[in-house]
Amino acid sequence: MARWRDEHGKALTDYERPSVAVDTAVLTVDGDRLAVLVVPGRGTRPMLPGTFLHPGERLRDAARRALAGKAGLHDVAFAQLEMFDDPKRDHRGWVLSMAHAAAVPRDRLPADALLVPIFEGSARERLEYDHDAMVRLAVAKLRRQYAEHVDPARFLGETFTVLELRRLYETVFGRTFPKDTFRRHVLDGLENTGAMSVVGGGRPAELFRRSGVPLPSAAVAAFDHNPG
Amino acid sequence: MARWRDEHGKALTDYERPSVAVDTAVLTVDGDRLAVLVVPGRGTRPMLPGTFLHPGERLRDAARRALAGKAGLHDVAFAQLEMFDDPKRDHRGWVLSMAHAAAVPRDRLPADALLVPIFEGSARERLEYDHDAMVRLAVAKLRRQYAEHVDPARFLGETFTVLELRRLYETVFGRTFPKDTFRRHVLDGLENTGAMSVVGGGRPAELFRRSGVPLPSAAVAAFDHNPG
DNA sequence: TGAATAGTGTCTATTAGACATTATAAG
DNA sequence: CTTATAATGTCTAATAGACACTATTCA
Repeated sequence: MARWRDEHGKALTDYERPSVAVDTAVLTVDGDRLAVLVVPGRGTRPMLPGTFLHPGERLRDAARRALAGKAGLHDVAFAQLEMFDDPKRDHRGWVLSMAHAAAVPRDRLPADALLVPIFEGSARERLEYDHDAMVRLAVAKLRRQYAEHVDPARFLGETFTVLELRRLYETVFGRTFPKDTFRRHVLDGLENTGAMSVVGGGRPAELFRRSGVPLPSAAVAAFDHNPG
Repeated sequence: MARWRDEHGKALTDYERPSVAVDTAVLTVDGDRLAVLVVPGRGTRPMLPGTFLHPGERLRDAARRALAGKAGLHDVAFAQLEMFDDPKRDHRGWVLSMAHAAAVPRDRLPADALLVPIFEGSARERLEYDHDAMVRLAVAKLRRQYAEHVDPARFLGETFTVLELRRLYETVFGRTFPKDTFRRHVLDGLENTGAMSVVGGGRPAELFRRSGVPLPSAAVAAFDHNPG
């Protein structure tokens, strides 16, 4: 049983340790709205899926476990957001929670998943605990990622048209983008497949795939900055 | 004594909980070099100041306590970086560590503080544990902050010339900036005091203070992007 | 043919970066 | 005067954003 003294000579006994939890804001694009996956809370407010860290487990594995159990989700990539450490944040006791972000295409979520829409960077509905703040951080992180790379969360399939990509970006950033400027901004991050989209009513659009090349810093600034 | 079950019915007993620590990368500008504050390690490698989280304590308060004790430092602002959670990262047992970043002017550090210079975003010397990675994150965070605001850590005094500010930015970013372009980039974040610097050998420079206005996104891109 | 959508060319205002010029000090 | 540094003006190439035009499909 581990027991030692820290550099001040204070004995660190086991019963003084906090519980460590993880909570995950899973963002998705539902139609033309950004939304966050929630689970029913104990009261009226929904909450983010989460769990306690098991002995020897890594945080991302705990987050993975929580999503597998509560949402039937597998192979999700996580990003750490922030450790929420208010000693009074959980009525059950001293629980630190590491907030995580993930982004998953709608069709990989269960059809009956509970989704709360995002409006102006926040969940439209009040969530349990400090989960509202977690959602805000997750949205900000998603936007930063989308400003730097083309659809890194793969909300779209392997190939897509510039129009589909622009609609996606308008959903993620909650604003519109001019079509010609947008095209020039993202073109560096795209690779033309040669194939054409089969649509009706107009000239067929070129199908692109992600090239993996980061978007130029000018594009990053244009996306991340507010409409104007 | 706290004890409850998580959502899977698994009993969470205290002895299954990790110890939680904080480590802080305190960055400073020492002459014309960026450097990180370290303390002697148990072996040959130095390490970042850190401590274990005390019961009911907040992470930033633990970080504050560690710096007050080990470096006589007070009133330091912290930013969370990342939770390091490899179960094997600490030979003493299961210790999660929340890495923090801080930036403190050299003259607020003890004269005999141990400083390891930063070179190309990393400590020039190998540090204990995973503290090298923490330093890299801290440097990246500092640069992001400096790209967005004028000297937010106040390495310079209340007033300064554009030349002093440029020298500071060259130190923080480890690259040079053209003097006229730099001036135009930062001018939005400055307020002219009307006073002049008293120097010898040339036209006196105007003294500015921070205006608090964020730098334009074009400037952010110019700073954050690599030399070119 | 017209309607609809995709892709590109052009124009203008802005601006980064390079360079030159003027301004103000000391010796 | 010369020398040194600060501040600003000018020029050029790049480009964001607006707008228009051309291209390719379907009805």
